Amino acid sequence: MSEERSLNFLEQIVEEDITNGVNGGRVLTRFPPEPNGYLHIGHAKSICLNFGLAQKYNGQTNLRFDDTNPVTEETEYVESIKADIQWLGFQWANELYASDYFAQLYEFAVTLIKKGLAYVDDSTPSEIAALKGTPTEPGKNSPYRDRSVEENLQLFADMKAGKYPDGAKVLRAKVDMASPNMHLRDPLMYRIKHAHHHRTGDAWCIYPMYDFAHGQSDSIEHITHSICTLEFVPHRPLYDWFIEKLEIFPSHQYEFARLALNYTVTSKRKLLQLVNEGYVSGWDDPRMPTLSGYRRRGYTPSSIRTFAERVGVQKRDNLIDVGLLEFCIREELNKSANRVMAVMDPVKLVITNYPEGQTETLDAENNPEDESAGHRNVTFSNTLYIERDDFMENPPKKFFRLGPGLFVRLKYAYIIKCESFEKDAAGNVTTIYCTYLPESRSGGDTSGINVKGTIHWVSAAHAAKAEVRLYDRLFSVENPASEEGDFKSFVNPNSLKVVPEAYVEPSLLNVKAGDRFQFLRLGYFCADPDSTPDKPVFNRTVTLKDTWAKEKVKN
RNA sequence: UGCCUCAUAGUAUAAUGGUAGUACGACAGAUUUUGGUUCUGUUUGUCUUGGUUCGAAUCCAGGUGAGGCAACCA
Repeated sequence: MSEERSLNFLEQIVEEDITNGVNGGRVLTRFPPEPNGYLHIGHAKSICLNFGLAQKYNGQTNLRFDDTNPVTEETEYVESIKADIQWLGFQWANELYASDYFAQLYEFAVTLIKKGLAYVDDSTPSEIAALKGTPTEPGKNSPYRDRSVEENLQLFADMKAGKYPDGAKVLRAKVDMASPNMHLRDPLMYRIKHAHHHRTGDAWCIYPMYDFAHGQSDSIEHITHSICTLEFVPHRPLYDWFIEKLEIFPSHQYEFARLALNYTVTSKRKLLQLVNEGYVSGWDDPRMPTLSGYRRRGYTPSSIRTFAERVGVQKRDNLIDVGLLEFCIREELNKSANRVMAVMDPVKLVITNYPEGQTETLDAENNPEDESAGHRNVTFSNTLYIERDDFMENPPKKFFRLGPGLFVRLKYAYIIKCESFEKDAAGNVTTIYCTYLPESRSGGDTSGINVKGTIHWVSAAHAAKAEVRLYDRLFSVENPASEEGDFKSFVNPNSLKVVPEAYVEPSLLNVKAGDRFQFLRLGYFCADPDSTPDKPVFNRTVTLKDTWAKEKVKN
């Protein structure tokens, strides 16, 4: 008995279409990125939607690059986009390019000219803008609007043949300059750009605009449900107009609200600025909301898919709490990530009644949530490193860690009692002296003592060194895009803290990039490609939930 | 002072004329050799004013608020 999950509005539309036999029940969607940047979390929602919808209704999804503007598009982006989609877990039915259709689109344009529905306009950009009117005032017809079909045909052919410089002429649809919808005021279909295209090279010097490429490409591919974001709602009448006048396959456009995440920007233009101006190390900087950034940060594809599922689909603008994304990755990694011990900010701890030079091997479970993850050995000795935060000279009431006279358990090992400590001239604690209870060993504790706290540790003589990169949100304000002023002035100066020499269990010397762990009590970490055999590098994916940190803030 | 969207707890998202529910968050407690996990409980909501109806979050009308639209970008 599976519980009935309610359908989102797009699923309802698709189910209705299937019920009504529209397109014979066939479902074909498409994901149409422009190859001018890397995919980000907002695209992930769109990908999950388009591919997910098709999967659910036995359909397919095309990957189609919307590459109609040669000056911003590059093959590097094509490759990264393909890699990211596959990493997310989806496979397209066909890899296609709007540029594959340039010849066909040209013919479509000729058809419209012949029908008297398109004309070549010699006006300058500012003249066109001036005649366009405003949202509250109708536009005026261009003086070139009534050229003959023959003249338009010749001029358009000459445009294609390269007889004119960039910007000298455009091809426009003849719709209605007085339309209340600005997009219907004789929209541009083609412009002249003597630019090298990443796929067609120099074959073309005229390129179709989005409005005359996207819908026609959908139609050529017989896309049944063309799903895009809300800003294209006013384009839909034009989308339908072209299809109607061209009498081609009637694809239909549906719009949903794009994903917005707080403390994040999701705009390719803004992300490009962060990259180009050095605010981050690249598109895959683990602080970036790009899929390549999340991947390097340690996010799993399934956690992002789960997130996309949970944020839902609607037509109202939204600002999702980035905490939900963090919940999704914690939820998954809690079940799958092996636990290890690592100390970020070490302070030395000496156990005075444990023989100097003696070691013992302790049994440690790899994952309390997964018995099949097995056990490992950790080496114990009289000199350890513990986390500086786990000791306080004058601890408050509910501090369940180490302080003068306090007991605490060393994870997988013994209960210890703090006997004394030393400080340097600057007042920093340098060494903590403890005694241990031999009968309190984990698994065979007969001491009868109950301690409230358990802390992690590494043996000083056995620990390996690792670099650890601690990330925080990239922006210090909830909605950087809506703030006054340059969004980059809200970049969080503490978004990256590097710990050059953390101490970790020696088993971590053998990690491969992408390996994920829970550093006990600290968070989830992922090995970075910068790792070397003698010095692993870890990125903090996300912290563990920390109720003690919250408690501290309250006091 | 045009056109188009949209409006349900703090944030998202259901309820499709018939008990306003779920997730995340927050708060409280239990469990715990991770202040993690898990479990239990609590809290908070239909923008507004009318109308239709036995009954309205849902349908209708007016208002208010938010977002989008005037790139040779997509």
